[in-house]
Parts: sequence; C-alpha cells; structure tokens
Amino acid sequence: MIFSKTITHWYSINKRKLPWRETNNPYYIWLSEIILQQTQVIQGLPYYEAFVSKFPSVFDLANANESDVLKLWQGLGYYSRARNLHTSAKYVANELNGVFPNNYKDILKLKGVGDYTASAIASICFNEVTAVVDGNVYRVLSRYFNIDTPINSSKGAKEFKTLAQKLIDAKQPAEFNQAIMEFGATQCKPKNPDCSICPFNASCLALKKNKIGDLPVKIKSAKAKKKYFNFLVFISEDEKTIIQKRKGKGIWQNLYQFPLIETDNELTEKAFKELVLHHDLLKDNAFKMSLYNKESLIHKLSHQHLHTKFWIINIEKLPIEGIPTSKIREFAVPILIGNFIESFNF
DNA sequence: AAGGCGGGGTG
DNA sequence: CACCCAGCCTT
Repeated sequence: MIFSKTITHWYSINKRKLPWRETNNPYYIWLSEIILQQTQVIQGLPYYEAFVSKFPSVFDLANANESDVLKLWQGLGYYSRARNLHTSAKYVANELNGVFPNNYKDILKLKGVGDYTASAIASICFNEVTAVVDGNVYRVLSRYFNIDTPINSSKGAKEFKTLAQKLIDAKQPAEFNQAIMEFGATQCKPKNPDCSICPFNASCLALKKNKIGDLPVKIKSAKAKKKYFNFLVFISEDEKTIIQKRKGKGIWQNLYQFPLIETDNELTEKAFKELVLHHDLLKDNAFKMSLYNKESLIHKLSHQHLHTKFWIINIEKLPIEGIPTSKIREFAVPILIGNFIESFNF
C-alpha cells in the first residue's frame, strides 16, 4: 500500500505530458502500446502522431492496404508489429463491428498483443486490475525488492507478474501501471539513476546493498551474426529501377529492396563482378557496374550485423519489369535502403 | 526455453 | 563496445 501510494504520488508530480495520456479511447491506447513495444517514447511519438492523423479510427486502419501501413511504419523497426496491427484492426472492424474488446482476456486474443499490452489496455481503458510488467517494471521491482531472478526467464516472468499484481492499487490500476512505468523510465533509469532524489531511497533494498548497478539480472543473448549483403541498383536509360518485395520468414518481411545477393563473406570487387556475371538478371545483357560505397556499410540490428554494398548497374533496358526511379519513395523500405535512396538522390 | 525480429540512443 | 527500450511470436 505504501509502495503504490508513493509511486502514484510521484507520478502525479513528475509525469510527462504525452498525447496518449489525453484519451481513454482503446483504439488510440492500443495504437500507442504497439508503437511503444521495445521502443522509447521519444522515438515512437512522431509515429503515433502520424498514425492517428492518417488513420483516425479503427475502420480507417482496417480499410488501408498493408503497404500503406508499412510505409507509415517505415524506420520504426520490428515490422511484424505493423502487420499484426493491421490484421487486428481488420478483426476489430469486421468481426467486432468496430467495438474494441473491453477486458484483458479478449484483448489478449488480438494478434501482436501479449500479456503486457493486454494489461496496459485493460487497465488504462477499462480500469481492470491487471498489472503491467515491462522493462521498466522489471527494473523497479528487481531493485526495490533486491530480486536477482533473471527477468528473461519464465520463472522471472511469473515471479514479477505476481509481485506487480500484489502491489497494484486496485482502486486506480490505470494510474498505478502508468506510474511505475514512468518511474522506471525517468527516475529508476538503467544507468546511473540519481538515487539521492528518489522517494524510495530509504526503503530500496538494492540501494541499501549497493546493487543498483547489478539489477535487474538478464540472461545474455547470443552475439550478432555477420551477414554480407550486396544490393543491385539497376538504372536503365529510361530511368527505371528494380525493387522486389521481401518474402519468407526473415527480416523486413513484405518491405521492398533492390535485388539482393547475399554472400558468405566479404568479396573483393573483382570476385563479386565475376559472381554477378552469372546472375539471372544480368547474364544475357550488357551493363556497366560500379561500387557506390567502397567501404561496406555496417547496418547493426540487435541480432545481425549487415555488411552492405550497393552496386550501381547502368543498363540500356531492364531485364524484367521495373518502376520509375521517381516513384521509389512511395514504397516501404528498410531504413538501410531508405538512407541509400536519400544519399543517392534518385 | 531459446531464438528471431529494428532502429535509435546511452555510457 | 555492451546495454536498453511501454514485447511478441515461432520453434
């Protein structure tokens, strides 16, 4: 009880003014929660504004094409969020007549909504007493109670959810949930929090035991793998280029890219030119090829490091159907491609 | 339980 | 360089 009183009081004084805090409309809250998954507020904010502006209702989102949704999501990453968002919008609009589900259990059925997001929406929009556990909550609770169970283990997930559920203020679940997350984001920060001004500095066990820097405990993930990407940037005499939609399971599903040749290691310019002679798009045609970036561009994802080269291929006529280079900005592309397009100035 | 999935920011 | 972010899904 003391914990919830302290944290909600802290929140009443220190909360940031954010657009999704001005509404209880579940469509907007859902939108904000999906955008903010694994994403800092400062990064997600402009995307939230853009989505609200372009898709003011769940019907607008449901009626859009996936390509338009992905285009608006471009640059935010974790694109399955956008695809699932669209799928769920169609479900709410068409199967539920536009009425958003109003309880944890039913909200959880939406694609792309897990325990955290269902709890957030159910509490914020419908006052359901269900505790959120996100990265902030893990940090705050592990420190305050000096718990060293790894947060990314199934044991940790259960343990922290149970604890949060015990602490939540049943009279104001929405305030409590938002308070503990905001507290974790701006006061109980990952690195070098200023505990001298913390309202819990007399009761926090990690502070007492000098373990702030050691908590929360997280099982380390594997190091990123290196990959070697070569993009073929065709330019024909009638100013067209080739882009292709990524299929399959990997990164950037359903986004567009230039034709890609992936190699097992970094090839010399000479070796790559040899290799490319046998490529389907080039083998029967005359062309001139030059390397755009002499040094590989290293695009870092959390699980892959992409060593990337862009090869400019001047050719009289495209070997397959292409698009005018002037239209290329209409397609959703990974930011790696987007940055090239801006730099190359098509 | 473990791994895949983005991009930006901090220390 | 490692680590983090209003996590979720698949295997």
